[in-house]
Amino acid sequence: METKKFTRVMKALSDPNRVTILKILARRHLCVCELTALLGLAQSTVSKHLRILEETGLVSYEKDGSWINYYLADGSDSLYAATLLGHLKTWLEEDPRIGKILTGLAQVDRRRLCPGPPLPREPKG
Amino acid sequence: METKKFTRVMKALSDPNRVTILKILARRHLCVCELTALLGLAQSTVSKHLRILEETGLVSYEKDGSWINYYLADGSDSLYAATLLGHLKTWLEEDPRIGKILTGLAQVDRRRLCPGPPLPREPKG
DNA sequence: GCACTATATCGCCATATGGCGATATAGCAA
DNA sequence: TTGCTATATCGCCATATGGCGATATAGTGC
Repeated sequence: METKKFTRVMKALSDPNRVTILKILARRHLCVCELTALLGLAQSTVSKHLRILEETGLVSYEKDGSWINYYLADGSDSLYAATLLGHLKTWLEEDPRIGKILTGLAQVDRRRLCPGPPLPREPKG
Repeated sequence: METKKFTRVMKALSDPNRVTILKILARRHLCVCELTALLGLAQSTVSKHLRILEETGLVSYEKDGSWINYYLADGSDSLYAATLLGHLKTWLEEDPRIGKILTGLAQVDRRRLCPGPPLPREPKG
């Protein structure tokens, strides 16, 4: 049923936080903890959103050690996802809420937020 | 907030029955009772869907006596609505469920379904 | 006015959704 | 293995959504 695929993409795009995630990922690839910090949501909530975006072909991910980097999908999975991702390149560029979050993007650093597996500890002292 | 406008359009498009209504109205303008018959839903349900589509700039309506004809909006209210309506001209043309409903479109006749205000009664006999 | 019809709105119910904290899973380092 | 961290999943709750029947509203014709 084609309609099902279409409506699922639309539903994925009907939540402001999920749209915000897409606008963030358009700037750069981020791990979950970075997205969590930027959005101010619980980690479990962000994870749930990412799963929905991934299932609808809007984002993909790549494991990098114990991090998982998310990024915008190339659209090969879904014409609908690809088309809307294309529009989102220009849409919502002026939205104040998203703009404010994107401002924080430069300062977000996973090594500070979630330094990964036990850091090679600074030699003590 | 731009995002709100965008997500509302997406949400409006995230229900299969609403999408079906748009695909029907792309073929011709219909009154509520015709849509109700085609969709097999309660009249109150169809009315609710139409309100959502209208509020998001996807459809417009025009009173015609006691009927209300609905049709696809021209898109001047919303870039998002206009763009998606454009895509829907070609998307979902192959969907079997919608196709089946569109088949019934030729037979739908408001004079049979909802003949309007008391018909100028056939001269009895 | 009255009778009738088309549509909109209201009240309710079952289910879906988005949020959270708690817990399970997976990966890295030692 | 053990210990720590990043992410995913689970269970729960409050709210939103889509469905319906009942009722209110608006329009026509007499």
